[in-house]
Amino acid sequence: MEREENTVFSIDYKSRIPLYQQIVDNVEKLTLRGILLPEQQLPSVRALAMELSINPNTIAKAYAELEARGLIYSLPGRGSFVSGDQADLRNAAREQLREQMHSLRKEAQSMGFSDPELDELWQSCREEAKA
Amino acid sequence: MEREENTVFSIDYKSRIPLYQQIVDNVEKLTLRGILLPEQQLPSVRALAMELSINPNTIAKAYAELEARGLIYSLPGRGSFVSGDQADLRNAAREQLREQMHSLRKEAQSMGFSDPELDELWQSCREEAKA
DNA sequence: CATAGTGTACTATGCTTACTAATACAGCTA
DNA sequence: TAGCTGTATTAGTAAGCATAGTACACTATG
Repeated sequence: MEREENTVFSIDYKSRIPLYQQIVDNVEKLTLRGILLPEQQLPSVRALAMELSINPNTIAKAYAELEARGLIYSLPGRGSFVSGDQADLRNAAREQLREQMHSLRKEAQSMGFSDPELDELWQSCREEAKA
Repeated sequence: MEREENTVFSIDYKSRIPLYQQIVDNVEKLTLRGILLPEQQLPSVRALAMELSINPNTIAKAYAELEARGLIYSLPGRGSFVSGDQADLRNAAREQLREQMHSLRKEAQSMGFSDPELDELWQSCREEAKA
């Protein structure tokens, strides 16, 4: 009489965000926050599919993207596991954030906003984002 | 022998960005930078469609979105014109930027990044975005 | 009044892409 | 052998984009 409550994953079936993307985001955040530890085995494609009541292919697609990003690695016949170096994962995420900030700045500049103006906006978001 | 070079618009037909979206972006930047002035008349739906060799419906869709955002207003039988208050347009753009910054911060926080860490990243983008 | 130009609305079609599903295949391990 | 893994292939569904054609109502011009 086991209760498999592996549900650390929060999925919104009514969201416009694709299911596989939500899986990816979940795993990414869980690894970066240290909830999922290096070398830890992830739920199998079929098991997680059953648990979340979605198609195994959707999980497989999510795992494939996670593997492409280097966050996990998969061994056919064995399973899928969190990648080893947590510091590397964090650095990769940092670079990704930098890219997004860079794009935002560049677009803002093309609209004629100055650097000090943007910095002020950035700071004004600081307290607001606590919620 | 007139040469109608109204082409302040830069359109990339091979881009994945929808044509109508490129029109919107063009008008937005041109108004915010003061190239297009308040009350100035925009090229007609059909004229711009001819000039850019795209369908009039695509231009109409772009103008409709621009009107919904309040950047322009259209008078059936007259034409389409840049909205009056440039300061308002700029403030609207500012708020939109704030929204994007807010989202970025919130997502970064959910990945376990601290405020000082994010500020440092933000500053590091400052010189990089000059190009 | 007639004409031409304006924005707008509507339907239909082709095309591409993204997402999800169904099925089958191949490897590992007890 | 049996049952679990990940993976590959194919197909169906939906949505977005652009085009085309047609029609309507309004406005300015002559």
